[in-house]
Amino acid sequence: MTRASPRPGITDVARLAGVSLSTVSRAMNGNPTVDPSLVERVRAAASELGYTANPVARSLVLGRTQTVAVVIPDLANPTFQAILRGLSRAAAADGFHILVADSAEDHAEELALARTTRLRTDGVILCAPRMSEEQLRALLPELSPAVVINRDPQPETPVVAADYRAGLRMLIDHVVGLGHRRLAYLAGAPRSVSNRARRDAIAEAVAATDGLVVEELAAGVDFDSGTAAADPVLASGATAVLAFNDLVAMGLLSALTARGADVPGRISIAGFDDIPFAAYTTPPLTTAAVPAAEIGASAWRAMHDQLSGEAPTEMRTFVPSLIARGSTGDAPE
Amino acid sequence: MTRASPRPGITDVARLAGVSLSTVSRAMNGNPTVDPSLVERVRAAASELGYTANPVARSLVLGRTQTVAVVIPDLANPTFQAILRGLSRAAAADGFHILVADSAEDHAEELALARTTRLRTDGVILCAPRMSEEQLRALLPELSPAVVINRDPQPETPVVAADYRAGLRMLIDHVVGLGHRRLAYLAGAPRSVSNRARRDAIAEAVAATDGLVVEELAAGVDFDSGTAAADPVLASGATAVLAFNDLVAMGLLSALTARGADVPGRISIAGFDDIPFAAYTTPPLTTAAVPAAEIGASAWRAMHDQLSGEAPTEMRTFVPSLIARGSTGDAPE
DNA sequence: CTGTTAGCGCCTTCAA
DNA sequence: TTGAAGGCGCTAACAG
Repeated sequence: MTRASPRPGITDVARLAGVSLSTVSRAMNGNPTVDPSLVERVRAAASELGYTANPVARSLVLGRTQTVAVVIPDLANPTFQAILRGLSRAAAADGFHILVADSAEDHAEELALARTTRLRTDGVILCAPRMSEEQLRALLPELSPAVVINRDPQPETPVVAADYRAGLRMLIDHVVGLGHRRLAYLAGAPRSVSNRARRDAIAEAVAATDGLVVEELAAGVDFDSGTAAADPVLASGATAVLAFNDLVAMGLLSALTARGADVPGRISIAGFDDIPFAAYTTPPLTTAAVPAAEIGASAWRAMHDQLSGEAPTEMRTFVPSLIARGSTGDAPE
Repeated sequence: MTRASPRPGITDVARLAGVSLSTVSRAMNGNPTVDPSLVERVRAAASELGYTANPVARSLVLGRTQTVAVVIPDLANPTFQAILRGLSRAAAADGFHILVADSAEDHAEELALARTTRLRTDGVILCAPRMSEEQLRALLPELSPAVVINRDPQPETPVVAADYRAGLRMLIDHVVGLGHRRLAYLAGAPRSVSNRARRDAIAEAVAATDGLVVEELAAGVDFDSGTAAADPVLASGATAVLAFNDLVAMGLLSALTARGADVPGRISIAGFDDIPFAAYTTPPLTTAAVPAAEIGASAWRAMHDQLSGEAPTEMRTFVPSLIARGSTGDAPE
């Protein structure tokens, strides 16, 4: 062994098997028009040399990479992590690879990453894209095939989403059923689709419920936004709070507890998503469970359908389920 | 527009700019040996056509993909998520892409994934590989360049790891300082390196501390393993428990609380890792903080060094820091 | 400084 | 059924 051996190529196998390289190619790809005895010889030669076709070369000639890109706003967000996990496992089961790109909540990066990663993959899945509707609409055709998670329906592009409107409505009905009439809603990204869906749910509920008042307070999407909202919440006089998501709810819960406010005695708190630790706060968090891993798997299916030339489903919606736990209770009289 | 326009190629740009394709290639790659005026013309033509070099073709000819693979045992594990995040951001900053592969704790899959993904990337980073030391040793040369996270030092391959021995030692000293002498250790994967490191710490502490007794109880690595350990822990008579990690600690805490056992009044609990929610359990969890995102970033650096032909650091160790919170308290007399 | 000519490793018509 | 030849889109000698 004087020289490092460069990985064996199809030519090496052909020589060893005593056939042409086209035969090797055909044999390795299971092309039925090859004499079984030759297939055998080729396989033997290939395994003797430890030959595996170079995927990059195949990608170039075949025009597909067996890889799809997933662009995520924040890898630290438990919900996105779960989506990625569901997605990645489903894709792996179909023999595909996943290129992850974390845009770190940067709109411009998000757009750039979608474009860049598309060049080395067969399609891109945009997870809860933060970009504007116009940008998204303009981008999607150039990305095709694409799948979008958690946005409004798009022309020509499958969208997989949780029904935030329905979920929040369940939560509202839940606290209303407990006697609450003065609620506070801790809003996330104001322009986001899911924020709008939540507002719709609120408007709907207010219209349907006598005496129901919901005050909207600006907050954010993470734990710290929740802690920062503690004082405004206390000042609002609300007896129940609908947080944008579990992270915000947990932050609020933590800050409220630190201030000695009784939850749910004095004030009830509801989150959204049902992230892994929502069940273990004190008290455990009432929330609307979003099946994040399933959404990821479903997004993969929508992508796979497109890659297979099948008609993709236009829109797949997941209705969250109400998880009533200890952080919500009867309204104080 | 009668036909879909296939992405413009380097030839199209060459024609439009009125130069040869090698000039386009050179101009686009910033090769200084090109007349500035031509560079200008090429750039103009390229942007007019919306030309971007096909990365797959470049990969084939250059022999590099600007992508590295990261193989992870479980995408649902908060620590691995944090490592991935740190890694991904650091790699992105250097213009590299990340291929993620979740082995779902399957040893065989892990090995296969490492090999497979290596073919389409420039190197692979093995995160806390579950495979045996022999398998790992045999695999690494074939993966080169590779980086390993959380394993013993390897020949020729950089390893980035948290110092579990030191971390657990701090935790033990902490509870010993609180007066505890009868401890229980909830072990994770028995053969794992980090489990062995923890045992070393225990042996060390026992040798150094009069009257210290540590009983090892088999548990696991997730939340449920913790809840399942509640009865054995109670039966052991230990006054303080060292859980394999925060997940296990939280499961135990949850189960103990459900049984009405006072924590830390009757029994103290310490976790390991300091995952995002460790601070928000009731009581908040005492733990050893592992800088997971930094470990990820450091692993990227080790990979990048190898890809740049620089001498890689053989081993980088991160010492966890003790985070004393409410789940540990004075030993009952 | 620029153009021409070979490939990178593989798949796939096209003939035989 | 098999082999020969021509690309996939780009880069890198090698001349001019």
